[in-house]
Amino acid sequence: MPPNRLDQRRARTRAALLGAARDLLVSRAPAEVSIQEITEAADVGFGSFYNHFESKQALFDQAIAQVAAEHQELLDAATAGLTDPAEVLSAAVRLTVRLPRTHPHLARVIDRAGLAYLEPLAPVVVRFLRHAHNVGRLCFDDGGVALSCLGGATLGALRHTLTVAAPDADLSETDQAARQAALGLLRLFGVPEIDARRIAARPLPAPVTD
Amino acid sequence: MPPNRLDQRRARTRAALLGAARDLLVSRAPAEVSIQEITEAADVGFGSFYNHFESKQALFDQAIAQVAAEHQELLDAATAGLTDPAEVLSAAVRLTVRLPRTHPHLARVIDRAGLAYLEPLAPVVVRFLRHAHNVGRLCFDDGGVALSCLGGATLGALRHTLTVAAPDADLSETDQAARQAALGLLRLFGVPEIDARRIAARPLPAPVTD
DNA sequence: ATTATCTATAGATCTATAGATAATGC
DNA sequence: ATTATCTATAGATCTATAGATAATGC
Repeated sequence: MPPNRLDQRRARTRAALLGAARDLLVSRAPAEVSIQEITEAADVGFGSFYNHFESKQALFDQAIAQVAAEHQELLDAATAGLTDPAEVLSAAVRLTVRLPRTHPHLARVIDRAGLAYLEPLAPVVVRFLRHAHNVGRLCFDDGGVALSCLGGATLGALRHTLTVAAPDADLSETDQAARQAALGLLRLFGVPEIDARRIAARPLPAPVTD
Repeated sequence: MPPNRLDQRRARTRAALLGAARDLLVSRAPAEVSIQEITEAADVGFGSFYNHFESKQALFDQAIAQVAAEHQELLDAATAGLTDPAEVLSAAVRLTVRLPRTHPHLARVIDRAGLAYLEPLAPVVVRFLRHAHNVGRLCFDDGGVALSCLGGATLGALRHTLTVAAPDADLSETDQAARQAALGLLRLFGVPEIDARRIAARPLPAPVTD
């Protein structure tokens, strides 16, 4: 049976709560936000919260998973045309480290999620890494360690561009940092220096802004 | 004037609060711990808290800074005899990624602090990186980006060993992960493959346990 | 006399639920 | 009739402070 009006209303309320959670995560930590504040931001009755989420933690977890899914889609769309796994890796890292300039809201939520942010992305990234390893393009021993180093370094670099790069600074400063991170990570995975330099310097498809 | 009994008493109370904060951080997030719980764990009157710290946040910040200082000392002691910056980097990364096995409490607090943990360490690490760059051993462009990638990857790997490595697993599993992280980061900084492999495989001085 | 600690509590939260209201299904 | 939302509130926190108590300084 197709979704009727009740289902739609339910979905709207749920989406409003998730949207409010995402908006609040841009500037505040979950612990600093009360459920009442969330429902007010969502323009939803206080009691409705418990119709959709068991706890504040559950809401924020799902909001972050939603952000991870969007981030994933963004990377997939931008790397769809690439065949060389090293190119894919470089583009994904650069696009992510540039997020503070291209998608500042996404970037702030991701930064707030911290290393836990890697969990929802793990399955897809590990699959990619295994593939790249199998075709002999990326070199590493354990996939879990590889994911943790790649993800940790990328989130570290993202935090750097978020913190250091002044909001009115030239985009090229952020761009430069993104290229450096990509170059380093290509090296980390054993991509030969010449390839790594060439790949990390490639022009990026201009991504859509927030 | 030397510290009199009042000063000593003050210091004891302060140390008890910081110690309790560290103990609690091992298993809980700051937001989940009340000030009352902290003072009870420290065996200190509730009101005393405000004689020493302005807020719960301030206490936890200082507790984490204390942990960072201990971590720093541990690394300094273990790398004191090394002259090659690449060796120092490798040893520091390996010792840190092994912390879940050698100093589980430190490891859990560091993991909970997340990427913000890099802040207290930044000055010393950046100075080290600049030196290594000046003598031509490590290769990178911007020191801030280098620190963020190095620190992020190391914290990511630490989280990996903390999460994945079963507490009763062989130490060698954690050790293996630590070597992989060090090897990757040596490569990231442009250390030639042969050197990197040799250095990352070096025996480590057995560190003291908690 | 001075300083730090401790006890007790006021006031301000915040969460979770109960019950009423509004919207939709059939 | 059913389902989701909304309003109102009970009960359980939690923080910050005021004032009393204990320890030390001089």
